[in-house]
Amino acid sequence: MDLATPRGRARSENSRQAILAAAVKIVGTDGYAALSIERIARESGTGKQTIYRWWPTKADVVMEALLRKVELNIPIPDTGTLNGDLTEFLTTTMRVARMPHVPDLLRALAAEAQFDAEFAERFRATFIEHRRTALATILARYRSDDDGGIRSSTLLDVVFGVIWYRLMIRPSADDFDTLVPELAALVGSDGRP
Amino acid sequence: MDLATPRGRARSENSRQAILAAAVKIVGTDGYAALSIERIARESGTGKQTIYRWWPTKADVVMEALLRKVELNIPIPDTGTLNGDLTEFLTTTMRVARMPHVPDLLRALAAEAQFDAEFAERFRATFIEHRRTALATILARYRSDDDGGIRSSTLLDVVFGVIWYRLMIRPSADDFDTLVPELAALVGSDGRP
Amino acid sequence: MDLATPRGRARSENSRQAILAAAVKIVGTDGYAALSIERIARESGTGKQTIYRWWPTKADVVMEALLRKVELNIPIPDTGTLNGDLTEFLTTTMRVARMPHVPDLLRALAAEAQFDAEFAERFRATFIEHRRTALATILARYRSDDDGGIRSSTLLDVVFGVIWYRLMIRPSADDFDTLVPELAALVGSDGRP
Amino acid sequence: MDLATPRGRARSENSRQAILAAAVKIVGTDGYAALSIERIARESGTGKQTIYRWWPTKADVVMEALLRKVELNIPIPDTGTLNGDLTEFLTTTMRVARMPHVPDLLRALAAEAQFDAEFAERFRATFIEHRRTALATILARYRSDDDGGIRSSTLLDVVFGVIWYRLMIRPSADDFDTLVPELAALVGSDGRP
DNA sequence: GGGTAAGCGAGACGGTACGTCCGGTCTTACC
DNA sequence: GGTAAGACCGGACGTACCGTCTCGCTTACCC
Repeated sequence: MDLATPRGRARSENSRQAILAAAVKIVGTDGYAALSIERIARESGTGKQTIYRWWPTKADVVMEALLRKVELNIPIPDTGTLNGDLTEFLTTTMRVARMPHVPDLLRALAAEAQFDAEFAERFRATFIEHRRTALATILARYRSDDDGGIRSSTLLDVVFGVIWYRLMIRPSADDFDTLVPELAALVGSDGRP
Repeated sequence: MDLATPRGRARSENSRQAILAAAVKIVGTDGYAALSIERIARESGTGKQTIYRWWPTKADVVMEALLRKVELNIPIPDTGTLNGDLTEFLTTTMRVARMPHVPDLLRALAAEAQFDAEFAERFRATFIEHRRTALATILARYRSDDDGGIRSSTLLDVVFGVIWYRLMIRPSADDFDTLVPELAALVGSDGRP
Repeated sequence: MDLATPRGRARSENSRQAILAAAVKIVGTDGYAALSIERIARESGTGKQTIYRWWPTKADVVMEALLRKVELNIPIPDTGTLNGDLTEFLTTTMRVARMPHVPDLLRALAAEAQFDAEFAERFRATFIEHRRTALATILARYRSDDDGGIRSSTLLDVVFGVIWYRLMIRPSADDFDTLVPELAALVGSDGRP
Repeated sequence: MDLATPRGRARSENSRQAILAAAVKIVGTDGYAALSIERIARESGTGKQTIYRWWPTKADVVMEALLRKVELNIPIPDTGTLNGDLTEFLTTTMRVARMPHVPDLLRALAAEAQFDAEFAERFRATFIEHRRTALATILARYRSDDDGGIRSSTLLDVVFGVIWYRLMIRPSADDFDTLVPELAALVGSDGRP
């Protein structure tokens, strides 16, 4: 079964790139608050309509730009121990989350999601659930769902909660790296003897 | 020692109330995204200048409105056990955080803080550090700073991280209440036998 | 030789007409002092930006509206005598200047020109010099430049001065029509035997 | 019969002077368009209410300031000839009208009068009719009311019309001084042999 | 290779909100 | 009761963007 062949002029890959590049540049230079569709069009040399044709909101433009920078299909580690898997998972996560521009883009997208429920859904489906599922898989290998009275889903919230908290609520001087063994210890030995 | 006598007409308490009420009403009805200084002025029957005179941004208006609803000066519990103190602290926190409108207002303020660094500072100083200090006081009673390899500051981030995560990133069907004993267990017995 | 092809959506003739009509209506109803760009936009059903895009000030809107009412390209009379030409010129001038709304619009524009030097220049170039040149042409046919010690340019100032004076400074009960033979006599026989 | 002694604090002559001085300074520096009651109050160190208490509009403030500069009670010349009287009257008029700041203030007041009918009445009564009556007195000595088919009132309009025209409509490079003999000739020998 | 359908840059459109200025009024404490 | 100070409601300013629309052009597939 083949889909209908598209008719008319094909989408311009040039414009797509230019739009994503302009969005990243604007956010990097002046911050997400300075981002507007109008300015993306201006600085990318495209028309506003072209942007509206392919992305519903400026946040979606930024999200696509971010997706080009980070690779979501990270293999799930399997070292044989919970602590080992956790450490590897968290190390990888931290490395990605601290790439240039990435923390700012993540913060902006999460903030935008507070104002736009439809974007929030796309944001969650694209970013949040993906990594969450990976960590859930790891946990399921070593613990039952409410080992020690703590559900695995709560542990997932703990892990990602700390990370997002330090991104959005309380940018901390504390080194992100020391967080890895701490979280591994906390989650890897949750109140058990 | 006397302060300078105020000169000119006094600030109108009527207008203040009307502005805060209108802001809450708009956010409650149409969401924070629909909030604008212009609309607050229109619906409160005041002039824009009156708003700008007393609040630097619309987020500050909302923050003051929120402060009227929630009482930040909650006494720090002292039950004699870490688990008891934690349970009481968390129960109180959850109760406040789940009052009508409060979660939405908190989400909006935290989001706005991502776009406006100066507001972020005020938001943190007013909301975040206050409760954080209370919980830090509790923890300091029962544990040294890096008991079991986990710093107290990390535990604080864990506790508040989970809460903010469930507010902003992944509004969860999971009952907030079951979270209290889980967090108490996790933090109250951090990897110790 | 071809001019640059216009790009983008064409200017809306509908909006243009609506804006000019609204401006005339507001001035006619409530006077020029009640005119604002905001109100023109409101009453014409257009956006403010559309007005600002095409006219630098509200006075320019009014001037264009006035230009639609009055025809500036009036043929210069040539009856064979100075007195005849003057009479015809003045009669035509008076007729135009006394059309409905026209005196009020002229007064407002001349007043605005006192506050805005750039508009003053446009106003002069559009309205003042045009008729002045016509009358200068007539005078040049019959008199040398300082016949009887009075320069032609002074005579021009006399003729238009009286008219503007009666419009702006001293709205007079005196009939404008009796002014025509008087000015014709005064200018047509300036101190000569 | 005696008027009631005023009760309470007397009007502050200090404030009056400061207000008039500030108004002149603002108009002189930034032009009449930059004048506002608010700014007069600010720069004169007075309260807005004090200004509103004593002057109905900012134009009236300016008019009072102007009256302090120019002396309206100029004696009517009487040289024995029409031409002599005219020459002296016009010379005096021109001298006053060309004092520093005076032309600008006159233009601004005449312009404001176009927008505010009540001020227009005060402006006319104060400035216009005074000098006009003086010139009318002179003319009445030497000519009947419609000598040569030209009414004296028209001649008055001619004289003042030229002056205002050169002030407001067509600021002319032509020297004002050469205007005096020209007007004297024109008016002093109106079409008579 | 001509017809047709979409995408494209450009830019005008009706709107909404911004943050500021000023108008004219009211209120306060002082003199 | 006048005065300086200054807050109040209202309304306009000129600008920036929103999301839509309309141009004339380009590009690509189709017959």
